[in-house]
Amino acid sequence: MARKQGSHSDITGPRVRAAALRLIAAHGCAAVSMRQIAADVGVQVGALYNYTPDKQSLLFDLMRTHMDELLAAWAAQDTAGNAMDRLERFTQFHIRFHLPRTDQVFVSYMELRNLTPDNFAAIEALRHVYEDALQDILRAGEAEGVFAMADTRVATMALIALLTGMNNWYRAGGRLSIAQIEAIYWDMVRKSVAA
Amino acid sequence: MARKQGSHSDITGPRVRAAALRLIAAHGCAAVSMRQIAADVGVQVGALYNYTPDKQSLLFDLMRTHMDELLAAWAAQDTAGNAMDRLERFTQFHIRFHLPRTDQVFVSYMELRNLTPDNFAAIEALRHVYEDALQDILRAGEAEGVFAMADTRVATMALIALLTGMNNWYRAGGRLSIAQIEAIYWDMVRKSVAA
DNA sequence: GTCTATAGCGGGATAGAC
DNA sequence: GTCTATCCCGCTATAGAC
Repeated sequence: MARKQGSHSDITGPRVRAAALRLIAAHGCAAVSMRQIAADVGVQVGALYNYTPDKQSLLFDLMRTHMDELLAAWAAQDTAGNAMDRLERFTQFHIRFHLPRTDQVFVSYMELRNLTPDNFAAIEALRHVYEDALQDILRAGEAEGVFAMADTRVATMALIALLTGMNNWYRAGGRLSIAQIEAIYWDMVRKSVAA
Repeated sequence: MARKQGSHSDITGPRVRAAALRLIAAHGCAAVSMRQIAADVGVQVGALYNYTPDKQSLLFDLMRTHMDELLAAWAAQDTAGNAMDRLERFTQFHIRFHLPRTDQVFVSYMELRNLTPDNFAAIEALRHVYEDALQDILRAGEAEGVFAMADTRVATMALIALLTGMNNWYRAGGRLSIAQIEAIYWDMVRKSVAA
């Protein structure tokens, strides 16, 4: 795969990000060298710097892209309706979006510590937008009288943790289909906030 | 705090582990140098190697100690009884044990990637013992007819993720007391697996 | 048990040729 | 756009003095 010379800018950029994502998810940002990323792509280390000014920017780019895609996908999915239906849609959306993105989820959570303060604040702001989307649904359900929680904010965090936890055990090709996983989690989510 | 000479072995050992735990939780194992740990303790880097053969062993020691303490504490807490009572005790225990150990929880989860294969297997085995303790309670509740889950194994993982998620937002001195947090989570746990 | 000093290595990032 | 070569730095771990 290694090339000696030549220009391949249109494909190298995405390959750099893909390699960085996979390696950082596997070993952690601080444990992965730019040389390793370059070797995985099949270029020399100097070539990476055509695509990122430094390692920090590369990490931040991966995390911001993930959050942007998450929020855009949810914005396209959320619609009006009663709170129960919206919560079911959120549950299904969260599972379908995150299940095929184990590396992105892992990196976006585990590497927050390695962001500069400014970059950290930017990612946290995007994360809060997503949390607020769920919290709005829960509050609407309380108003409708279909949900009852001892604390809505804690319930929001708890549900996201519950759902995202599936990335700890899910492996593609396992005994459960995506539809089964959705059904299992929806049963728990629905009951946990039931009035 | 820095000392020039002298012997302080009885207190330096715990201080090394405490500094390593705090710094690794804050920045990640790969991002923390032995020099930083030594500086935090107030010794020179060479002195650390009186307490650990290498960095990997230091990390493993932190994680194994945490898991050993967790399993010992739960073994002392679990008693016979009906499944509902046992689940409530588990929920309360999990919260009370983990809330004051944010660094340990963080490290034990985030640094699994940085363990050697043998060390990883050892920690995973201990983690499975804890998961199985909860799963036993859920199965007992199914047999009693008080719990109903679409999938008991997934429910086990989901409940642990739900509960452990509190470490993502809890800060000492916040608006909620430990008793309130226990009540909030117990309400969700109880309902989520209710028959 | 701790110190100082250092070996040996690998890291991020850059310069200039092609 | 990529390569090769390199600068400069910090890392883990060890050796030997006190």
